[in-house]
Amino acid sequence: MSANSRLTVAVHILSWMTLVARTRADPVTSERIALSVNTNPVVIRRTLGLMQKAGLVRSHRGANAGWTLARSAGAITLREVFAALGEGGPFALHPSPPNASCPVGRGIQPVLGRVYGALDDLIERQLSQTTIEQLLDETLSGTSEPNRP
Amino acid sequence: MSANSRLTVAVHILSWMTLVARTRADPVTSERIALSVNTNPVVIRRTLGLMQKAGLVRSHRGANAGWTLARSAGAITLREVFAALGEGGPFALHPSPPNASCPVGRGIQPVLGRVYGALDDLIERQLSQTTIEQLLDETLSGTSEPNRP
DNA sequence: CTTGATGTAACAATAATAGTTACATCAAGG
DNA sequence: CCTTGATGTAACTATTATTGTTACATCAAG
Repeated sequence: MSANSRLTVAVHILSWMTLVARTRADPVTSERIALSVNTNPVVIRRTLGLMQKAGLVRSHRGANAGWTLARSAGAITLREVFAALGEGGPFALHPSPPNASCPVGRGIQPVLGRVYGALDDLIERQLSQTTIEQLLDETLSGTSEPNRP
Repeated sequence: MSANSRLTVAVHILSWMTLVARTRADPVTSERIALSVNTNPVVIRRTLGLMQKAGLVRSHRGANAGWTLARSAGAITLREVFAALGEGGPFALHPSPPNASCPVGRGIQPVLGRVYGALDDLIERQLSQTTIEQLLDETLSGTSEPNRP
């Protein structure tokens, strides 16, 4: 599909910040995060900027600058992370509008729009089942256990 | 997201073929389908080729050539159409592998893989709820005037 | 005032998407 | 057997999305 890796990167960022925050409360820099994610710090800052607008993280400037979580990791669901990125759903309608003088071309878009909307709802509902904290704990345990108590 | 329109085009193709088949059993050409979808016939043939491999449609060559449904539209779900296109899920893992010397970088991919896998299952389950026939009937009920297909 | 990091803009490289041209291939029907 | 019209694909283009990169103004603590 058209899959991009932005949710992956965003979740990785928050998970790493959570892990670090368990031993130190200091802000972490985009450069250090980038070392774990293995990408450029600007990519990290772009994503952090979106998550800051969504109220998930805070930036700090001046000396000892960097980023901190705005909430506990147990209170951040993947749904909120996904929403912070401002992405649309996985399916698009026609690249150029279909033929309006055909009953199918005229009527199919609203119908497909509803189908795709239901899918988006479903995706959001599923993403809301997992928090960053759960995901980090699973990551650290290295086991294959399913999530959710 | 990088949403593409292939499922939309595929569903449009099958819906249009179903509508036409209600009055004539003859094969329809990619060129005629392209007029309704408003794109190039080759785009239509590419998608039809994938759906033929999946057993959803049949191609006919020689004189009076074209395409026909391989099954009744009530027996084709959106899930099968989607599967025929051979697309992956909406979310990708890291573009370049994360830092393996970090606990998060080392462990997050399998965990995210399971999260994304659960989403793919959910999407498939939802798509399996709708048939081409249902979708066409909804499409036609939304349009008022009958017109040439 | 120095310092180190944020916040953005601008650009580059790569890949995906959709559209297009061209043509060999096929099979029905004259 | 030859004409015909459409399939089936390869190859190419144009456009856009994605990711990565460079550069630099801005900020606030010390």
